[in-house]
Amino acid sequence: MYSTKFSVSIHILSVIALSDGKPVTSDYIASSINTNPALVRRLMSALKKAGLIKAQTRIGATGLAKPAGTISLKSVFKAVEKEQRLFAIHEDTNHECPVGAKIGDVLEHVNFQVQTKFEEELEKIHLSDILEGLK
Amino acid sequence: MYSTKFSVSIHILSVIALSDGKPVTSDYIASSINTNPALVRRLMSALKKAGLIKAQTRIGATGLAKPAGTISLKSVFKAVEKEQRLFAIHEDTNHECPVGAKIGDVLEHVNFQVQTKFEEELEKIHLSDILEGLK
DNA sequence: ACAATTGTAACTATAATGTTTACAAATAGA
DNA sequence: TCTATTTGTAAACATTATAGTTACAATTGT
Repeated sequence: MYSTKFSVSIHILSVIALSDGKPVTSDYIASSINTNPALVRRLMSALKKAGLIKAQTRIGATGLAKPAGTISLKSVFKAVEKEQRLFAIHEDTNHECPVGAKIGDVLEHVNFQVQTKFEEELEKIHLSDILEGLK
Repeated sequence: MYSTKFSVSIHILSVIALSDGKPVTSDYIASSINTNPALVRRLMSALKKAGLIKAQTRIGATGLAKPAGTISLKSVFKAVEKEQRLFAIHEDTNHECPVGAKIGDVLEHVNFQVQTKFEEELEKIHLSDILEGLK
């Protein structure tokens, strides 16, 4: 299972989007999530580097860096989740066994197939859909 | 990311399927994976409970409980992976904030949507496909 | 210059995983 | 019936990732 980073990041983006240009601080966002400002800033930093939000010292987040309709959940996921693979694969198999020798490649292929579908699905959902759901 | 339990289970099922009726012990399977027999037995136990393999004390695994073409990777996943949700959701949000109050439901919906596709994809792949790839 | 806020590093607690040891229960085969 | 073998399961440990916290240098609007 993936961590809460992804869902917390969507929360952060939603607060920023709905503040409509008025700057919001990591403190304010943290109080909406009920968590720590430093954790919020870590994620904000990643979102900024990914070109999703604007933020400045002394002011806070001043808005999305592009329209909510163009921010896919895939781009959010890629920005903040360290482990992007769906499945871990046991690497150190016994290559003298016919199954052990080939299973790695087969599992990689399965992972790729499922993961591609997964990312395609994330690509279809945009921050604008989230905002719509929050109304 | 999901643990290696899923991929290790596929490895276990492959070894059992390819032994073609001849019993295999957890010790033998563990040597193919390069891991511990106890770990293999834990997963075998789960696979047996899920009705995917046959195993007996004093003999070992005696085969698949049904044809490889009818064992989907979804059934394997469901049998052994404890956390079946794709995303963790931060629960304790501030409900006095308009975003905090509603974001949980919205994220649940997103999770459901992506997870459904993910499981549909796993359902399409069967153990027989894995065995084909091992040839 | 000052005060506020980001951006980042370091530390702690907690939980899950992977690994290992151990042993009771079951049972095939002598 | 006895014995040796293997499952099935519990318990302990090391490692890793996450979540949460404290701290502080760097930045910058006023």
